[in-house]
Amino acid sequence: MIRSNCPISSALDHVGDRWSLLIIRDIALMGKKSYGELLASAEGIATNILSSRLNSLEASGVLVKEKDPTDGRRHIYKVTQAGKDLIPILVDMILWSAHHNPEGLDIPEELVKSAMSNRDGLIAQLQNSA
Amino acid sequence: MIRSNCPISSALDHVGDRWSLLIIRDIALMGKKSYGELLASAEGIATNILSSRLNSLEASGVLVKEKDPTDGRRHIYKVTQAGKDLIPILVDMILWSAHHNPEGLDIPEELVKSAMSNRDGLIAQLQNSA
DNA sequence: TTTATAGCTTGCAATATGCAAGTTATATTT
DNA sequence: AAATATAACTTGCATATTGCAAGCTATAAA
Repeated sequence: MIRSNCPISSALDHVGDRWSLLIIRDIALMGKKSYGELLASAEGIATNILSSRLNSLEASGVLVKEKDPTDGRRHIYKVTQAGKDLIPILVDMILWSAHHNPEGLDIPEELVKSAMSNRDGLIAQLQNSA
Repeated sequence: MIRSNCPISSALDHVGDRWSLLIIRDIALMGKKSYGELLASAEGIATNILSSRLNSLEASGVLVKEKDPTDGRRHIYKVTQAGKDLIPILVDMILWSAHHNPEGLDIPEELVKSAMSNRDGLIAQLQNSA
């Protein structure tokens, strides 16, 4: 599964598919916690793919799965520090889309302004609330 | 092909597969210019996938294809400004791998230091030489 | 004018994804 | 306690994407 010893290639081996970073977005930025909430994302991930990605992201160490103490059926997914450290990539993607493909997208203007004027502060804020 | 109007999802619709960002890396950071040079990357992309990705990246506006004036058989691929603006994502991936999965990877230490102490300067430098 | 090189395209097998249905464990309602 | 509902999966199968090998076309070099 490892393709080379390039750090970019390695990062892509962990999160370089069409779904992993959307799952990280939903947990780290959107505050989602459970399988059911993740399943309800606007992009419409299939159940088997969600299950498969949650397992591989856990194996990669970017998220952890815990039992929900208030409901034994439910699990709680949390990003680890490695998961929070993917947030800069997500912020860069928001900025890239805002600059180069903004048509038809929902991009909070204040988020873009904040990212451009004080990127480090925004990232720290997002990482602390994740 | 568009999955939602989230800017992160949109960016992933353009470059969120296992190969596109490696092609951008090779052109923007490694100085590769031709199909043959790209084909020779350490990750071993297949010819049909390389061809398909070059077309979709051109359609996305992150690179352009020109005829090589010195050899009529050869084409020259260049990143556009939109392509150069993906470099921050690549730098973030290098940093993420350096922090969380450095084992067995080839990561120039000075690059990591530079990215940590003066990220904006490093990115500007990489974008200017791309 | 033959041979080599660059950049593809095509065919087919292998792998990954998407959708629907089924399964298990726990919780809630009656 | 029994029946129903919910959460989180797993499985089977159809479709789509990828990987590999071979072939093709245009240009260049010998």
